[in-house]
Amino acid sequence: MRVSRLMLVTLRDDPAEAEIPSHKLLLRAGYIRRLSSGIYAYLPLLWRVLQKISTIVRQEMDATGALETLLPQLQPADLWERSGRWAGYTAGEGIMFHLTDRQGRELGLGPTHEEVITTLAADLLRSYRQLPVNLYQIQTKFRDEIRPRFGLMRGREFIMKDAYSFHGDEDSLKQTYAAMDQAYRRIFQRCGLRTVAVEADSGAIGGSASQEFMVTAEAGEDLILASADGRYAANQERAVSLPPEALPLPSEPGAGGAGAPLSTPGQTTIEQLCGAHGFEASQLVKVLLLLARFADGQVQPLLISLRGDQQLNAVKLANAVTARLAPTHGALLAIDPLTAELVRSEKLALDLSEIPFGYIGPDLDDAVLAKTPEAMGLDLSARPGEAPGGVAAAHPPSVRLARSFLRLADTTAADLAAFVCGANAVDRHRVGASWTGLGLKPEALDLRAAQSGDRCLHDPDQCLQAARGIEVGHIFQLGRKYSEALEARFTNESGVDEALWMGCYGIGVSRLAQAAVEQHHDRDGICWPVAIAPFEVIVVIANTQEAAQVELAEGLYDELSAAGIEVLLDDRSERAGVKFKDADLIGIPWRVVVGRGAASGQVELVRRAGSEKLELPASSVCARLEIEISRGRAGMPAAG
RNA sequence: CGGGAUGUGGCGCAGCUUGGUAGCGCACUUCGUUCGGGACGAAGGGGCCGCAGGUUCGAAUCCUGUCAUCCCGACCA
Repeated sequence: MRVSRLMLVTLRDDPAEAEIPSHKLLLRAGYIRRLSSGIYAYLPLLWRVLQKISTIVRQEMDATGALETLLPQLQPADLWERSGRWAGYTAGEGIMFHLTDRQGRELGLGPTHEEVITTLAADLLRSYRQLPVNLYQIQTKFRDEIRPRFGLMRGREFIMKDAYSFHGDEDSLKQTYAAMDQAYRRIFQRCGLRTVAVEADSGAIGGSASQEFMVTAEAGEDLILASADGRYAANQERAVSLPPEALPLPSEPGAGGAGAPLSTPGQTTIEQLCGAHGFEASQLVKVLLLLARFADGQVQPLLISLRGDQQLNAVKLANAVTARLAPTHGALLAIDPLTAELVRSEKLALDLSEIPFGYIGPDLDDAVLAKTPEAMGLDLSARPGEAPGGVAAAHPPSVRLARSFLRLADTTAADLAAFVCGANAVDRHRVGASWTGLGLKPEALDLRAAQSGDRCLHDPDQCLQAARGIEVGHIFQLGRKYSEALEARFTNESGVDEALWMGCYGIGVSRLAQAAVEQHHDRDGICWPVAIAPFEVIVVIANTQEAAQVELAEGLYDELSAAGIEVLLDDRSERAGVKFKDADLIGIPWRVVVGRGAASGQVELVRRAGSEKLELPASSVCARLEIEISRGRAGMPAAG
């Protein structure tokens, strides 16, 4: 391909819309254009990159015996209602674009394909003899992200490889899961990426075991916690660790353990309490009041106790709440802090004015939830779930507010023998309280956020270290959640029907391309790994007015092309400097400069990712590059 | 959705405070000189100043509304 025919438009200045290096570079180098927030055109150069990534993904998936397929993107709502995900994916902060067809039927634009594939499996898979099966596709996904960001990193339309496996038993699922783990490692290695595999939360997809593959980069949206010995790595959402030891209170719980009263005027924060009375944060129990909302309209107040020095992990909390209440109330839609503003916006019959925020203890009486705001003159006839204008939403849930707290305590708080906590009265705390003394038997579970510096569970001598990562792949063991909901069953060896075991495996193809740029760039531009570069070599004619240069370069271009090397010829009548700058910016791994030495058959070979330049006869360039590029295509670093 | 910022030729920006008929750099076109790290000179083309309404003799500039984009949180490949 000739650069003069490439529609190459490069920019000198960073576009104002881009924040992180990879986004700026993809825009500047002419790889992408934004059409709307989170919606991008993949220009010809990027399309070549995406095709190369796809090819690697296909080769590695096919090698495991997976079958490529292509599934519908328009998906009927009833499919999602059967799996129980329609409400969660469309209402509230749901991410599914949805629409109504001319018959009045609702459809969703596929954000993921569990429902479709499971329906197909239910139709096609009847016998254990057909199992296991692993189906995959590479196609555009649609997600109405709450906040699209950073170009291709979080788009509303993006390219994904998703795979779904079906099994007769859990062992078979685990085997395929392990095979996918290995395939993913090969895929990322071949793409030239440094990745780390981390334990992950399985989120809205559901299921048990799950692992994410992170491209380590400063701009990553995820926080990774890993031990130095490499034996433990997890997304912070999921990470577990040993908490720092609590400092025991000097005085053991007093009679009854209800705690001695302490006057704490205006001291509503941990810092203020510790500052005023010399406590350690680990001697305190802090209480968070939250509100969980469910698909069926249930609104459940939560009372969460944490040790004063610990932070809440919202994902762990959401999982705990889902496990307890989703079976009766459907999908958990949101958990928000219980504030007057929320009560107002949700039009809840709740009066918070009696709750002593800043002085709450774990034993806060459920009676505070009984107060209705009649005195406040609120109009309670209006219900959430109705669209503005009085038009009823498709499935208006009638809001029901639970009048007692779901009380959960993090283990670090539950383990305290004696602690300081709020006295449920303004300007009052209590010292030396105990759980039994307060008449509570809290449900203790892990709700705390692991932090950098925490000791590891597998080896207390190891500490967790933090790094940022871009999630490019995620594999899950789904179990039988979807097959049971959608009745995907098969007949086993004993002639008995049972639900299929499932796994699912995703790679963000377009995100991977940008992550590669994030990891491989310098101040002059992109430095693509050879395996996914849009072209492998660029031949630059330093001066197109010199016939000798043109002739030599054209010959080289033909020779390299004939050798199966993907080569660009910069034949533009620009000055050499412009062409060098552009070659650096677009990041072609190898550059051959045909310039002053052309008359004597000498050219210059430059590796983009390095600084070394090599003068050599044009006649030996092709052989040399064939060696280098075959290494690069395999994902190996250059020989140098 | 809440909080913050910004909308002026393709890109980056100034002009707005104190209203007076739109400007700079890059890019683009033509000519000339240059020609190995984003050249120089000359000439030229291109702008509903996001959109709508208002104030005014007069609005890019002041007021109101609205839309879009970006950043910080919930979402996730």
